[in-house]
Amino acid sequence: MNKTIQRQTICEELCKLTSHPTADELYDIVKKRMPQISLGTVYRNLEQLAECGVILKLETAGRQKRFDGNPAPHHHIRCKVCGAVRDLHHESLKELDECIARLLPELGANRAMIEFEDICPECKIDHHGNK
Amino acid sequence: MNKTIQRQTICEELCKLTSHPTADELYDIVKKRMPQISLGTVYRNLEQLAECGVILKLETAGRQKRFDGNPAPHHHIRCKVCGAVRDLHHESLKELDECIARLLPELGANRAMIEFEDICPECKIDHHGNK
DNA sequence: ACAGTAATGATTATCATTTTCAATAAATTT
DNA sequence: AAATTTATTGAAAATGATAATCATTACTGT
Repeated sequence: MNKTIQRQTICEELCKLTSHPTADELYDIVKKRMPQISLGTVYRNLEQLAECGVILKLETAGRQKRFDGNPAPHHHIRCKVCGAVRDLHHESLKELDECIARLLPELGANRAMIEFEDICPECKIDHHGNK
Repeated sequence: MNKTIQRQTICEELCKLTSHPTADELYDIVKKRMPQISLGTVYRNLEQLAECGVILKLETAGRQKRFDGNPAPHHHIRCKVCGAVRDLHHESLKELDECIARLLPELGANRAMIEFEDICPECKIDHHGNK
């Protein structure tokens, strides 16, 4: 994998964010620094970076894919209204990880994908009047 | 929700299967009984039937959606090569369900989606020589 | 600096799904 | 049962996210 300015920039901008942007959201951000970059390049690079484990691809729940600059395994929660994804940091999740680790060999599975779902604070407000 | 022959047929054919077909797979099957049915009708009805809980919509993992005629909550495992989905029936999964039930309120989440992943027997064979 | 490989930007293609809309069918009212 | 209202259909086109193409440009190792 060659070093290119666009790959570097995409990676940098993603790592600045904790918002788990979609490819097109990140495209808009990167365009501010590189107005000539193309959407295809962003897709390609996100795919490659995820492939080699530098970033995380979040592709659950029949929605647009999102990307996470933090490749360390951790859990996510997605708002079922707006689709936004947030990181989960909670002691009790260790229990879950252990449970799954035990389960995988029993099921003959390679891995498990888990995604928690809620309605995020912003969307809850919008539901009750505002909008 | 009105009673229509197409809705009835779609539902019946889905319930005959344990293969969790995609909308277009089920379309091909239903077309044998109703050659004039349109793909849009299949999509629409699957969506509605899932909405009101008669069937299950499986929309994880950035792939085509699949549908399950059995609406009772149960776990699935998806082949990462061909995308086929099978039901999981395993005692130890109870433990997982309990763990998640405990976790949800702690996380302020409404629900969790879990999907196990493997390479199915058919695809394993294909990998080693054949095809 | 050069040859070979990989990546880019721009565009077009793909694929699953959704929407549109006039025609038809089901349900409800009279 | 006829009339009216409402929902659903088939066929087609539209959408939206992503992937593929391809000529041009940028890296990389020698």
